[in-house]
Amino acid sequence: MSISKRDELVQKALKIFYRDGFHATGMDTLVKETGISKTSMYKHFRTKEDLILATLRLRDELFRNYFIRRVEELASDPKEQLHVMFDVLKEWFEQKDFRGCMFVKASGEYPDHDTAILNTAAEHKKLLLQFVTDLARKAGARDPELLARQLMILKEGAAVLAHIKGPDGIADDARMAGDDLINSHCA
Amino acid sequence: MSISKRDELVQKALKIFYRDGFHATGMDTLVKETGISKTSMYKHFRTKEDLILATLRLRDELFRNYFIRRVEELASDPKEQLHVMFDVLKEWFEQKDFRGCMFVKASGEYPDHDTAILNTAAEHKKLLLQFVTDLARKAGARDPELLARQLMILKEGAAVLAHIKGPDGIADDARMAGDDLINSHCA
DNA sequence: ACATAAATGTACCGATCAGTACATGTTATT
DNA sequence: AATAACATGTACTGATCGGTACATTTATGT
Repeated sequence: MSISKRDELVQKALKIFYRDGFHATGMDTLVKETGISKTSMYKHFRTKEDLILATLRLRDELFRNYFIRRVEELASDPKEQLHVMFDVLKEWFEQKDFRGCMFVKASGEYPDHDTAILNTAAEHKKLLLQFVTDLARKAGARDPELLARQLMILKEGAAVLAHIKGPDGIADDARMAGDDLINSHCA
Repeated sequence: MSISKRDELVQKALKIFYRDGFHATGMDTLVKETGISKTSMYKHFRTKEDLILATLRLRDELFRNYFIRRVEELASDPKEQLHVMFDVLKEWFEQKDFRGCMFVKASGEYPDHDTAILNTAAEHKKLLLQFVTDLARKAGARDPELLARQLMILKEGAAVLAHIKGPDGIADDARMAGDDLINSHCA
Protein backbone atom coordinates (compact mmCIF):
# COMPACT_ATOMS: atom_id res chain seq x y z
CA MET A 1 0.00 0.00 0.00
CA SER A 2 1.22 3.42 -0.88
CA ILE A 3 -0.35 5.17 2.11
CA SER A 4 1.57 3.15 4.67
CA LYS A 5 4.81 3.74 2.76
CA ARG A 6 4.12 7.42 2.96
CA ASP A 7 3.42 7.22 6.66
CA GLU A 8 6.56 5.18 7.19
CA LEU A 9 8.59 7.87 5.46
CA VAL A 10 7.03 10.66 7.48
CA GLN A 11 7.57 8.80 10.75
CA LYS A 12 11.22 8.08 10.01
CA ALA A 13 11.90 11.56 8.63
CA LEU A 14 10.37 13.04 11.77
CA LYS A 15 12.91 11.27 13.97
CA ILE A 16 15.84 12.30 11.80
CA PHE A 17 14.77 15.93 11.42
CA TYR A 18 14.18 16.15 15.16
CA ARG A 19 17.57 14.65 15.95
CA ASP A 20 19.74 16.50 13.40
CA GLY A 21 17.80 19.54 12.24
CA PHE A 22 16.14 20.38 8.93
CA HIS A 23 18.84 22.07 6.88
CA ALA A 24 21.45 19.66 8.24
CA THR A 25 19.49 16.68 6.92
CA GLY A 26 19.80 16.11 3.19
CA MET A 27 17.44 14.06 1.08
CA ASP A 28 20.25 11.58 0.43
CA THR A 29 20.63 11.12 4.18
CA LEU A 30 16.93 10.34 4.38
CA VAL A 31 17.34 7.77 1.60
CA LYS A 32 20.22 6.10 3.45
CA GLU A 33 18.58 6.12 6.88
CA THR A 34 15.01 5.25 5.91
CA GLY A 35 15.80 2.76 3.17
CA ILE A 36 13.13 4.44 1.07
CA SER A 37 14.19 5.41 -2.44
CA LYS A 38 14.37 9.02 -3.47
CA THR A 39 12.02 8.32 -6.33
CA SER A 40 9.34 7.17 -3.90
CA MET A 41 9.87 10.20 -1.68
CA TYR A 42 9.32 12.61 -4.51
CA LYS A 43 6.23 10.71 -5.55
CA HIS A 44 4.61 11.48 -2.22
CA PHE A 45 6.06 14.96 -1.66
CA ARG A 46 6.79 17.51 -4.33
CA THR A 47 9.53 19.26 -2.33
CA LYS A 48 11.55 18.85 0.82
CA GLU A 49 9.46 21.57 2.43
CA ASP A 50 6.29 19.55 1.80
CA LEU A 51 7.89 16.61 3.58
CA ILE A 52 8.91 18.87 6.47
CA LEU A 53 5.35 20.16 6.76
CA ALA A 54 4.06 16.59 6.84
CA THR A 55 6.48 15.70 9.63
CA LEU A 56 5.36 18.77 11.58
CA ARG A 57 1.72 17.83 11.21
CA LEU A 58 2.48 14.34 12.49
CA ARG A 59 4.50 15.76 15.36
CA ASP A 60 1.63 18.03 16.32
CA GLU A 61 -0.71 15.08 16.42
CA LEU A 62 1.65 12.82 18.35
CA PHE A 63 2.73 15.43 20.87
CA ARG A 64 -0.75 16.71 21.66
CA ASN A 65 -2.10 13.18 21.95
CA TYR A 66 0.70 12.25 24.33
CA PHE A 67 0.45 15.43 26.37
CA ILE A 68 -3.33 15.43 26.77
CA ARG A 69 -3.50 11.70 27.43
CA ARG A 70 -0.85 11.85 30.16
CA VAL A 71 -2.44 14.87 31.81
CA GLU A 72 -5.76 13.05 31.92
CA GLU A 73 -4.12 9.91 33.26
CA LEU A 74 -2.43 11.76 36.13
CA ALA A 75 -5.43 13.75 37.30
CA SER A 76 -9.16 14.04 36.74
CA ASP A 77 -9.95 17.35 38.45
CA PRO A 78 -9.37 20.28 36.02
CA LYS A 79 -7.40 22.35 38.51
CA GLU A 80 -5.27 19.35 39.37
CA GLN A 81 -4.77 18.72 35.64
CA LEU A 82 -3.27 22.20 35.30
CA HIS A 83 -0.76 21.31 37.98
CA VAL A 84 0.25 17.92 36.60
CA MET A 85 0.97 19.44 33.18
CA PHE A 86 4.42 20.16 34.53
CA ASP A 87 4.91 16.59 35.69
CA VAL A 88 4.18 15.50 32.13
CA LEU A 89 6.73 18.02 30.89
CA LYS A 90 9.25 16.51 33.31
CA GLU A 91 8.68 13.07 31.78
CA TRP A 92 9.21 14.55 28.35
CA PHE A 93 12.39 16.40 29.28
CA GLU A 94 13.89 13.23 30.76
CA GLN A 95 13.43 11.13 27.65
CA LYS A 96 16.95 10.29 26.51
CA ASP A 97 16.52 11.66 23.00
CA PHE A 98 14.86 14.90 24.15
CA ARG A 99 16.11 17.84 22.12
CA GLY A 100 13.59 20.57 22.84
CA CYS A 101 10.39 21.46 21.03
CA MET A 102 10.44 20.52 17.35
CA PHE A 103 8.36 23.56 16.42
CA VAL A 104 10.77 25.89 18.14
CA LYS A 105 13.56 24.28 16.15
CA ALA A 106 11.58 24.67 12.94
CA SER A 107 10.78 28.31 13.64
CA GLY A 108 14.47 28.93 14.28
CA GLU A 109 15.49 27.46 10.95
CA TYR A 110 12.64 29.00 8.97
CA PRO A 111 12.15 32.32 10.75
CA ASP A 112 10.41 34.34 8.06
CA HIS A 113 6.94 35.57 8.93
CA ASP A 114 3.89 34.24 7.10
CA THR A 115 5.55 31.16 5.71
CA ALA A 116 4.05 27.70 5.83
CA ILE A 117 6.48 26.26 8.36
CA LEU A 118 6.26 29.11 10.86
CA ASN A 119 2.46 29.12 10.49
CA THR A 120 2.37 25.41 11.25
CA ALA A 121 4.37 26.05 14.41
CA ALA A 122 1.99 28.83 15.42
CA GLU A 123 -0.97 26.53 14.81
CA HIS A 124 0.54 23.89 17.08
CA LYS A 125 1.00 26.43 19.85
CA LYS A 126 -2.54 27.65 19.36
CA LEU A 127 -4.02 24.16 19.67
CA LEU A 128 -2.08 23.44 22.83
CA LEU A 129 -3.19 26.78 24.24
CA GLN A 130 -6.81 25.88 23.54
CA PHE A 131 -6.49 22.69 25.56
CA VAL A 132 -4.98 24.55 28.51
CA THR A 133 -7.54 27.36 28.26
CA ASP A 134 -10.34 24.80 28.51
CA LEU A 135 -8.76 23.33 31.63
CA ALA A 136 -8.35 26.80 33.16
CA ARG A 137 -11.97 27.62 32.43
CA LYS A 138 -13.19 24.34 33.96
CA ALA A 139 -10.94 24.99 36.96
CA GLY A 140 -12.79 28.25 37.56
CA ALA A 141 -9.91 30.62 36.90
CA ARG A 142 -10.81 34.30 37.04
CA ASP A 143 -9.12 34.94 33.66
CA PRO A 144 -8.73 31.52 32.06
CA GLU A 145 -7.25 32.90 28.82
CA LEU A 146 -4.56 34.82 30.68
CA LEU A 147 -3.71 31.93 33.00
CA ALA A 148 -3.45 29.55 30.06
CA ARG A 149 -1.16 31.90 28.14
CA GLN A 150 1.04 32.26 31.20
CA LEU A 151 1.27 28.53 31.74
CA MET A 152 2.21 28.09 28.08
CA ILE A 153 4.98 30.64 28.51
CA LEU A 154 6.31 28.55 31.39
CA LYS A 155 6.05 25.41 29.26
CA GLU A 156 8.01 26.92 26.35
CA GLY A 157 10.69 28.39 28.56
CA ALA A 158 11.14 25.18 30.48
CA ALA A 159 11.47 23.18 27.26
CA VAL A 160 14.10 25.53 25.84
CA LEU A 161 16.17 25.55 29.02
CA ALA A 162 15.81 21.80 29.57
CA HIS A 163 17.49 21.29 26.23
CA ILE A 164 20.21 23.93 26.56
CA LYS A 165 21.13 23.40 30.21
CA GLY A 166 19.93 19.84 30.70
CA PRO A 167 16.64 18.75 32.28
CA ASP A 168 17.70 18.71 35.95
CA GLY A 169 15.31 20.70 38.09
CA ILE A 170 13.82 22.79 35.31
CA ALA A 171 10.43 21.10 35.30
CA ASP A 172 10.26 21.42 39.10
CA ASP A 173 11.03 25.13 38.92
CA ALA A 174 8.33 25.59 36.32
CA ARG A 175 5.90 23.45 38.28
CA MET A 176 6.32 25.61 41.38
CA ALA A 177 5.85 28.77 39.35
CA GLY A 178 2.79 27.23 37.74
CA ASP A 179 1.40 26.26 41.17
CA ASP A 180 1.67 29.89 42.28
CA LEU A 181 -0.07 31.19 39.18
CA ILE A 182 -2.84 28.59 39.27
CA ASN A 183 -3.56 29.20 42.94
CA SER A 184 -3.63 32.97 42.59
CA HIS A 185 -6.01 32.69 39.61
CA CYS A 186 -8.31 30.17 41.27
CA ALA A 187 -8.63 31.77 44.68
CA MET B 1 44.17 47.22 11.16
CA SER B 2 43.38 43.54 11.12
CA ILE B 3 41.49 43.47 14.40
CA SER B 4 38.82 45.90 13.24
CA LYS B 5 38.35 43.93 10.01
CA ARG B 6 37.79 40.87 12.11
CA ASP B 7 35.29 42.71 14.26
CA GLU B 8 33.53 44.04 11.19
CA LEU B 9 33.18 40.50 9.86
CA VAL B 10 31.83 39.18 13.16
CA GLN B 11 29.33 42.04 13.44
CA LYS B 12 28.02 41.57 9.93
CA ALA B 13 27.97 37.78 10.16
CA LEU B 14 26.01 38.08 13.39
CA LYS B 15 23.22 39.97 11.66
CA ILE B 16 23.06 37.54 8.76
CA PHE B 17 23.17 34.40 10.90
CA TYR B 18 20.47 35.84 13.15
CA ARG B 19 18.27 36.75 10.20
CA ASP B 20 18.65 33.62 8.08
CA GLY B 21 20.01 30.88 10.33
CA PHE B 22 23.36 29.13 10.49
CA HIS B 23 23.08 26.22 8.08
CA ALA B 24 21.07 28.35 5.66
CA THR B 25 23.87 30.90 5.42
CA GLY B 26 26.78 29.77 3.26
CA MET B 27 30.25 31.27 3.34
CA ASP B 28 29.72 32.60 -0.18
CA THR B 29 26.65 34.45 1.03
CA LEU B 30 28.75 36.04 3.74
CA VAL B 31 31.29 37.11 1.12
CA LYS B 32 28.57 38.68 -0.99
CA GLU B 33 26.77 40.43 1.87
CA THR B 34 29.74 41.59 3.91
CA GLY B 35 32.04 42.52 1.04
CA ILE B 36 34.84 40.74 2.87
CA SER B 37 36.79 38.23 0.83
CA LYS B 38 36.70 34.58 1.69
CA THR B 39 40.48 34.55 1.96
CA SER B 40 40.32 37.15 4.72
CA MET B 41 37.61 35.26 6.53
CA TYR B 42 39.62 32.10 6.68
CA LYS B 43 42.65 34.05 7.88
CA HIS B 44 40.71 35.07 10.98
CA PHE B 45 38.68 31.90 11.51
CA ARG B 46 39.82 28.39 10.76
CA THR B 47 36.31 27.07 10.18
CA LYS B 48 32.74 28.23 9.85
CA GLU B 49 32.06 26.93 13.33
CA ASP B 50 34.79 29.17 14.74
CA LEU B 51 33.11 32.14 13.10
CA ILE B 52 29.75 31.09 14.51
CA LEU B 53 31.25 30.85 17.99
CA ALA B 54 32.69 34.34 17.61
CA THR B 55 29.30 35.72 16.59
CA LEU B 56 27.71 34.03 19.60
CA ARG B 57 30.28 35.51 21.96
CA LEU B 58 29.60 38.95 20.51
CA ARG B 59 25.86 38.41 20.78
CA ASP B 60 26.23 37.41 24.42
CA GLU B 61 28.13 40.59 25.14
CA LEU B 62 25.76 42.86 23.21
CA PHE B 63 22.58 41.33 24.56
CA ARG B 64 23.63 41.27 28.20
CA ASN B 65 24.95 44.82 27.98
CA TYR B 66 21.68 45.99 26.46
CA PHE B 67 19.50 44.05 28.86
CA ILE B 68 21.33 45.03 32.05
CA ARG B 69 21.72 48.66 31.00
CA ARG B 70 18.02 49.05 30.19
CA VAL B 71 16.93 47.36 33.41
CA GLU B 72 19.13 49.75 35.39
CA GLU B 73 17.82 52.72 33.41
CA LEU B 74 14.19 51.86 34.10
CA ALA B 75 14.51 51.23 37.84
CA SER B 76 17.00 51.56 40.67
CA ASP B 77 15.36 49.49 43.39
CA PRO B 78 16.32 45.78 43.00
CA LYS B 79 12.75 44.52 43.41
CA GLU B 80 11.55 47.06 40.88
CA GLN B 81 14.35 46.00 38.54
CA LEU B 82 13.02 42.45 38.61
CA HIS B 83 9.66 43.77 37.46
CA VAL B 84 10.94 46.00 34.66
CA MET B 85 12.91 43.11 33.14
CA PHE B 86 9.72 42.27 31.32
CA ASP B 87 9.33 45.78 30.01
CA VAL B 88 12.80 45.48 28.52
CA LEU B 89 11.78 42.18 26.97
CA LYS B 90 8.78 43.94 25.45
CA GLU B 91 11.06 46.52 23.84
CA TRP B 92 13.17 43.70 22.45
CA PHE B 93 10.21 41.73 21.08
CA GLU B 94 8.90 44.81 19.29
CA GLN B 95 12.06 45.51 17.38
CA LYS B 96 11.17 45.02 13.74
CA ASP B 97 13.92 42.49 13.04
CA PHE B 98 13.21 40.45 16.17
CA ARG B 99 13.49 36.72 15.47
CA GLY B 100 13.76 35.16 18.89
CA CYS B 101 16.79 34.35 20.97
CA MET B 102 19.88 33.67 18.88
CA PHE B 103 21.13 31.05 21.34
CA VAL B 104 17.89 29.15 21.14
CA LYS B 105 18.24 29.18 17.36
CA ALA B 106 21.83 27.97 17.64
CA SER B 107 20.92 25.19 20.06
CA GLY B 108 18.19 24.10 17.67
CA GLU B 109 20.58 23.83 14.74
CA TYR B 110 23.43 22.28 16.74
CA PRO B 111 21.54 20.17 19.27
CA ASP B 112 24.25 17.67 20.26
CA HIS B 113 25.22 17.70 23.92
CA ASP B 114 28.68 18.81 24.97
CA THR B 115 29.55 20.61 21.79
CA ALA B 116 31.05 24.07 21.63
CA ILE B 117 27.98 25.83 20.27
CA LEU B 118 25.50 24.35 22.73
CA ASN B 119 27.95 25.03 25.58
CA THR B 120 28.21 28.66 24.49
CA ALA B 121 24.42 28.92 24.60
CA ALA B 122 24.38 27.39 28.07
CA GLU B 123 27.04 29.84 29.22
CA HIS B 124 24.96 32.77 27.98
CA LYS B 125 21.94 31.53 29.90
CA LYS B 126 24.08 31.02 32.98
CA LEU B 127 25.43 34.57 32.88
CA LEU B 128 21.96 36.06 32.50
CA LEU B 129 20.74 33.89 35.36
CA GLN B 130 23.54 35.21 37.57
CA PHE B 131 22.45 38.78 36.95
CA VAL B 132 18.85 38.00 37.83
CA THR B 133 19.88 35.97 40.88
CA ASP B 134 21.83 38.95 42.21
CA LEU B 135 18.78 41.16 41.77
CA ALA B 136 16.57 38.60 43.53
CA ARG B 137 19.01 38.39 46.42
CA LYS B 138 19.21 42.17 46.76
CA ALA B 139 15.42 42.32 46.59
CA GLY B 140 15.26 40.07 49.63
CA ALA B 141 13.62 37.08 47.99
CA ARG B 142 13.21 34.06 50.23
CA ASP B 143 14.82 31.75 47.64
CA PRO B 144 16.62 34.06 45.20
CA GLU B 145 18.06 31.21 43.12
CA LEU B 146 14.63 29.66 42.61
CA LEU B 147 12.94 32.96 41.83
CA ALA B 148 15.65 33.84 39.32
CA ARG B 149 15.37 30.47 37.58
CA GLN B 150 11.61 30.89 37.36
CA LEU B 151 11.88 34.39 35.93
CA MET B 152 14.36 33.11 33.36
CA ILE B 153 11.90 30.39 32.36
CA LEU B 154 9.30 33.11 31.77
CA LYS B 155 11.82 35.10 29.73
CA GLU B 156 12.71 32.16 27.46
CA GLY B 157 9.12 31.15 26.94
CA ALA B 158 8.05 34.69 26.14
CA ALA B 159 10.87 35.08 23.61
CA VAL B 160 9.97 31.85 21.84
CA LEU B 161 6.28 32.66 21.64
CA ALA B 162 6.88 36.29 20.67
CA HIS B 163 8.69 35.01 17.60
CA ILE B 164 6.31 32.20 16.65
CA LYS B 165 2.99 33.96 17.35
CA GLY B 166 4.05 37.58 17.10
CA PRO B 167 4.91 39.91 19.99
CA ASP B 168 1.42 41.19 20.82
CA GLY B 169 0.63 40.82 24.49
CA ILE B 170 3.22 38.16 25.25
CA ALA B 171 5.50 40.41 27.28
CA ASP B 172 2.53 41.68 29.26
CA ASP B 173 1.39 38.15 30.07
CA ALA B 174 4.90 37.29 31.21
CA ARG B 175 5.18 40.52 33.18
CA MET B 176 2.00 39.76 35.12
CA ALA B 177 3.19 36.23 35.83
CA GLY B 178 6.54 37.64 36.94
CA ASP B 179 4.81 40.16 39.18
CA ASP B 180 2.99 37.34 40.95
CA LEU B 181 6.15 35.31 41.45
CA ILE B 182 8.21 38.26 42.64
CA ASN B 183 5.56 39.35 45.12
CA SER B 184 5.05 35.91 46.53
CA HIS B 185 8.83 35.46 46.96
CA CYS B 186 9.35 38.89 48.51
CA ALA B 187 6.49 38.93 50.99
C1' DA C 1 61.52 54.83 -1.47
C1' DC C 2 61.45 50.31 0.17
C1' DA C 3 60.06 46.29 2.76
C1' DT C 4 56.58 43.97 5.26
C1' DA C 5 52.21 42.63 6.09
C1' DA C 6 47.22 42.62 5.18
C1' DA C 7 43.63 42.18 2.12
C1' DT C 8 42.11 41.16 -2.22
C1' DG C 9 39.96 38.47 -6.63
C1' DT C 10 39.53 34.37 -8.88
C1' DA C 11 39.56 30.01 -9.76
C1' DC C 12 39.41 25.77 -8.00
C1' DC C 13 38.73 21.30 -4.85
C1' DG C 14 35.70 17.15 -3.72
C1' DA C 15 31.41 16.70 -1.47
C1' DT C 16 26.81 17.50 -0.95
C1' DC C 17 22.54 20.10 -2.01
C1' DA C 18 17.41 19.53 -3.93
C1' DG C 19 15.39 17.48 -7.59
C1' DT C 20 14.79 14.52 -12.17
C1' DA C 21 15.12 10.77 -15.89
C1' DC C 22 14.72 6.28 -16.95
C1' DA C 23 14.86 1.67 -17.05
C1' DT C 24 14.10 -2.34 -14.01
C1' DG C 25 11.94 -4.92 -10.56
C1' DT C 26 7.85 -6.19 -7.51
C1' DT C 27 3.16 -6.85 -6.37
C1' DA C 28 -1.74 -7.37 -6.76
C1' DT C 29 -5.78 -7.81 -9.48
C1' DT C 30 -8.09 -9.73 -13.13
C1' DA D 1 -0.59 -15.80 -17.27
C1' DA D 2 -1.26 -10.89 -18.43
C1' DT D 3 -1.77 -6.28 -17.07
C1' DA D 4 -1.34 -2.21 -14.52
C1' DA D 5 0.28 0.31 -10.64
C1' DC D 6 3.74 0.91 -7.46
C1' DA D 7 8.48 0.77 -5.91
C1' DT D 8 13.09 0.36 -6.87
C1' DG D 9 18.44 1.48 -8.05
C1' DT D 10 21.40 4.26 -10.43
C1' DA D 11 22.96 7.84 -12.58
C1' DC D 12 22.52 12.34 -13.57
C1' DT D 13 21.51 17.73 -13.46
C1' DG D 14 23.24 22.53 -12.13
C1' DA D 15 23.93 24.81 -7.93
C1' DT D 16 25.91 25.32 -3.66
C1' DC D 17 28.48 23.53 0.35
C1' DG D 18 32.98 24.44 3.34
C1' DG D 19 37.55 25.22 2.44
C1' DT D 20 42.13 26.07 -0.26
C1' DA D 21 45.84 27.79 -3.72
C1' DC D 22 47.97 31.43 -5.65
C1' DA D 23 49.05 35.46 -7.61
C1' DT D 24 47.96 40.41 -7.13
C1' DT D 25 46.92 44.65 -4.99
C1' DT D 26 46.62 47.79 -1.06
C1' DA D 27 48.19 49.88 3.02
C1' DT D 28 51.55 50.53 6.74
C1' DG D 29 56.04 51.41 9.08
C1' DT D 30 60.72 52.77 8.68
